[in-house]
Amino acid sequence: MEKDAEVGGRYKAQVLEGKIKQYWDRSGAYEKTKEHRADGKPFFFVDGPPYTSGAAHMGTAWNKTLKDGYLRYNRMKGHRVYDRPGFDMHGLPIETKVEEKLGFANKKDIEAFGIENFIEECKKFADFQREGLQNDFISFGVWMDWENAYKTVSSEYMESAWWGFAQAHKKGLVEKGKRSISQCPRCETSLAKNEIEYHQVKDPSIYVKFELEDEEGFLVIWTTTPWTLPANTFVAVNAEFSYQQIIVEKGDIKEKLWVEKSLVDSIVEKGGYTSFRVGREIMGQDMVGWKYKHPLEKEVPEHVKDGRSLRVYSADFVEKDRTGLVHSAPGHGEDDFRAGEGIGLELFCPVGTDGIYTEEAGKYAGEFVKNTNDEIIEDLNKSGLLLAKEKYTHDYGKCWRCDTNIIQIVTDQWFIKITEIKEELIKNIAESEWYPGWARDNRFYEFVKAAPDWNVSRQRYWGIPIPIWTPEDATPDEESQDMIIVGTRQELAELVDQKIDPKEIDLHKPTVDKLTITKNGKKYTRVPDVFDVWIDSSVATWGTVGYPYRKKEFDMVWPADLIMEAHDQTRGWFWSQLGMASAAMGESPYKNVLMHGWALAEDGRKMSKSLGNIVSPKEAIEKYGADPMRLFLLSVNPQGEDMRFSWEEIEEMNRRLNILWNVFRFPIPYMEIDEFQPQDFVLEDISLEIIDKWIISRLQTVKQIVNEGWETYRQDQALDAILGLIVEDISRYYIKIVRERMWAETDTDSKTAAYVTLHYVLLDAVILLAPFAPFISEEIYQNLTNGKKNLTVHMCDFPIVDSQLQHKTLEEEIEVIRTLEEAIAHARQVSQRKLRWPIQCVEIRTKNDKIGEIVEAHEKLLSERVNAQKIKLIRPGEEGFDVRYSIVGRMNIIGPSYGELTGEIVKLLNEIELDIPDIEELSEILSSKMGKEILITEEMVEFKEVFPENVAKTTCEFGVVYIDTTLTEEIESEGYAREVIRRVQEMRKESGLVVDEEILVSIHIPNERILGLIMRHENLIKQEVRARKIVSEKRDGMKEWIVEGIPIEIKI
RNA sequence: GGGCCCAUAGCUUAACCAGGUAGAGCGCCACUCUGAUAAGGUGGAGGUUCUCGGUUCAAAUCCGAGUGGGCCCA
Repeated sequence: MEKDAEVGGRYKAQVLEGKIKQYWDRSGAYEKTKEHRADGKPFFFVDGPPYTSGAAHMGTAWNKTLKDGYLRYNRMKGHRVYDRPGFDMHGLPIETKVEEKLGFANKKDIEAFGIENFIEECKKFADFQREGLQNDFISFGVWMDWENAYKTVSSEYMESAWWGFAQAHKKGLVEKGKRSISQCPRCETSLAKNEIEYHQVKDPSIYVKFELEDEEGFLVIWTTTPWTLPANTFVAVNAEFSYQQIIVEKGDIKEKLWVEKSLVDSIVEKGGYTSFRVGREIMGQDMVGWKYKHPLEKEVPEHVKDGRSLRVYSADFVEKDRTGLVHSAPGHGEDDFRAGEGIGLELFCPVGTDGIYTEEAGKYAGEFVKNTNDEIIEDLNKSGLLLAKEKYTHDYGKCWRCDTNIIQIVTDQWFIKITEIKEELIKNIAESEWYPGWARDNRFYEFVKAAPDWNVSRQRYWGIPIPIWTPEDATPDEESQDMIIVGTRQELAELVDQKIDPKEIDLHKPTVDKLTITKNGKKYTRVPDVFDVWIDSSVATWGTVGYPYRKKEFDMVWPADLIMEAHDQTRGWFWSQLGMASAAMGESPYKNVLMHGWALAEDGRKMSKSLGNIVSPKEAIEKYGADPMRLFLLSVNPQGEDMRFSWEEIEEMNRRLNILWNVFRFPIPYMEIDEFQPQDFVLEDISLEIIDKWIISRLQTVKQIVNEGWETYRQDQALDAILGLIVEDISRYYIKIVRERMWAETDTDSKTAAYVTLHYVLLDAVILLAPFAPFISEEIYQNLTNGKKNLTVHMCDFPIVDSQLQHKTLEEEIEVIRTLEEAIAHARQVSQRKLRWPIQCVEIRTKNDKIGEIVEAHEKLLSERVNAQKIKLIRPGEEGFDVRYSIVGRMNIIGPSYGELTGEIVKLLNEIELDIPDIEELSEILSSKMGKEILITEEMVEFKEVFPENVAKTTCEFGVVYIDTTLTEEIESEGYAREVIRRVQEMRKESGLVVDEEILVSIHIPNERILGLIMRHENLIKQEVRARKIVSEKRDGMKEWIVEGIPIEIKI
């Protein structure tokens, strides 16, 4: 690593980061840091695998940066940290992207292309995407085991999923069954709830009359899915509602309708009836069993017709909305399916998995369901059954990948029976701690409570094949009874008829579809489905340690110590893992969950292409660098709340790192001149000054806050404390104070103490900062240690509080001093006296004894800081500056009371000055002056403080501060001398002189008195500006300065 | 339609759990400092704490309703 001498110039994140990356690569810093902690207590972190279908966005960057921070921190805490990154590479999103690329429209194109070829394409695509993502993560400085990432497409990982599923099966939780599922008709597969997105859709909204058979009139139903009418099986009413028969008329039409009582008016209006009267009224429960005619009996002759169908039943989900009667098709909707199943009705679904009506749909066979709406409406109209037709805009689900509107149909699917282990799931929730807690106790709990059985089968290609073999030609029921579920590759090799090598086999469809099992003379073939892609990541806690193929690590570390993802994963990965692990091993797979939010754009909305408000991490790094971006990301509360991206904040972080950089660079020239070697000194042996002790104590306090921040998953608070230490305490205060000590030309204990202190504090500060800003921390660490300590800062033990060095009282005291300093600076500003010019006296008036003691204890520090010759403390009752009070009379109040005397009163008031603002005394004085009794009330006057000339006052929370800025010759002399010093320094700098280069100074001042005052401090000036000689003479090329109105010419 | 979360200065936020004068950083304006210097300092302006109602001597804080936003579920 480069030496101190080469640390120069400004902080340029990108340059520095490039250099550090090279250093890490060359030195094997990452690998060696892991080796360094090889014997540590394991910390089992599991990476939620990002999906490999796009580049890293700000949300991913936030997620990975958080992970990197916590991993680095835990490593510095001595843990052997598991940091295997993961990639989620199967699934429909990749399939649809590849389909797009190849120009495919549907499944038939894939079959024609060849499944094997298609899977190969998917694999290539996913791998390409993974590579890009990984490089992005590396660019943020994320230290994870990139060489050894887990990929859900590897056979070893796929085996972990098989094994989990097989465990669930052993507990009797796997079943094939009919369910109402959401189907994407384009992808021809069922979709999980979390694969559905909602958008606004305009659908027909129709009111249809169903003719009753044994009763007079029609039931009126409302639907937005006319295409489900062919499958109508029953009409649902609410048993508790009252329904009315109304007799309506319109032209020569006169008919009887049944609707819920409160909705009568609206139906009459919708139907355009000119008049109506109410006939019978009846409770919903009394309508149960009424028979009606199928509305499309002509068009769909094969409609459901067993004796129990086409009747009225009651259902809780019916609301007082529209008509109060609900068209129900158990072959489609989920509610309908459950209700139909409860009653024991026949399942009728004349729609195929591609959304096209089957032969059973009669007239509509061969048509796509959603395109048939209009035709069905027209047919109903012709039969006179259409009561009204409108348009209706509502939220409707679409496929998350191809945007096709989903349909609800009933199909055979494979399930994990989550509902059977509900109690255990609820119990397992409590085994993990969540940050924030409400996410677990409210949101997650409610979600798990309501979770249905998990449909794990997808009729697709790019996924983990479901490891179920069933007898050839078995019915669905038989399949559930007689299935072989394979849990490992070894087991597979033992069972199948073909000869395979379990170590080499690729478990994707092309291979396993060909494998058959023969048992008891029966031939079993694999069901053609693949797993829901959520199964893949659900097994990550054991998949990442290679279980069941490798057992040792799993036994040692499972379950995970920590996982962290965004809040959308509550129903995603947080849930899928809990569901799978509970089904497979009856336990929660993780102990701690940090749930962070989403990265929103600067305008507070979601980052999205259509809004054009996306900022990529790449842009941020190019503009400011990885460390500033990381600092911003880590400065946000990670618990549950969304982060709002901000360029301004990143810039601010960059500025603070620049201050750190300046702080670190500042003492280097002095240390070099003195050949200071930090390792030659031990802090304990140094005689520290108060301010040294103070900054060291501040460091301890910050360490405490930082440790607590990480431990409570509030690293943002930890970062605040570190940056505060660097910017407020070290840069703005400590360095200002010790600067002079470092300028001293001779070696003094004081200088050494300052060097040692600054070195100690800076070193710990950058170690604290390392998990947040790994690059700059490394650079500074290497320079501070001269490469003589750890290979990398990330090998360091995390700093812990040394309570011997912590002095809370001292910190409080200095806080008081700093506040007083600010007040005095304010007073100087009011009286326009620059800091360079000493002030004669500062008086601090306080009622608080403690403040008085503090001022006394730190009088020297305070007087130096504010450049005062004397600090005087005024305790209660003590006399200070001669403050008097003048009086301003209020004419508008005095006038009405004293009439023509007013003018004289006010004139006299103006002349009076009092020692204390006492209204009674004022009245007395005035009365005697006026020669008659005058009573002055408080409203009549205003007291104004009158200070002696040159005294200014300010107040602060600890008391009142007065400063006396009267000039004396001594003060003028020093003031002018300092002005000269400052000008010479500026000229030195302008001419680019090295810090310790000696110069010759010529001064020309026409004003003899000023010159004389200045030359009283000749030695001080010589010393401060490193001048060998100062001569008073007029020379060519002098630069003229105007100081307090006096022209001063200088040449160096 | 339901559940959960959020709303404080132009921006980012603290104080909210445990009620007691709303505090900071950035930005803005004015002044200032100067061998860390594309830094630094001091001061100033800037708040109906989303709205309404309740509890209380006292509400940013507790309770209820509403509005807007986010996530999730229908």
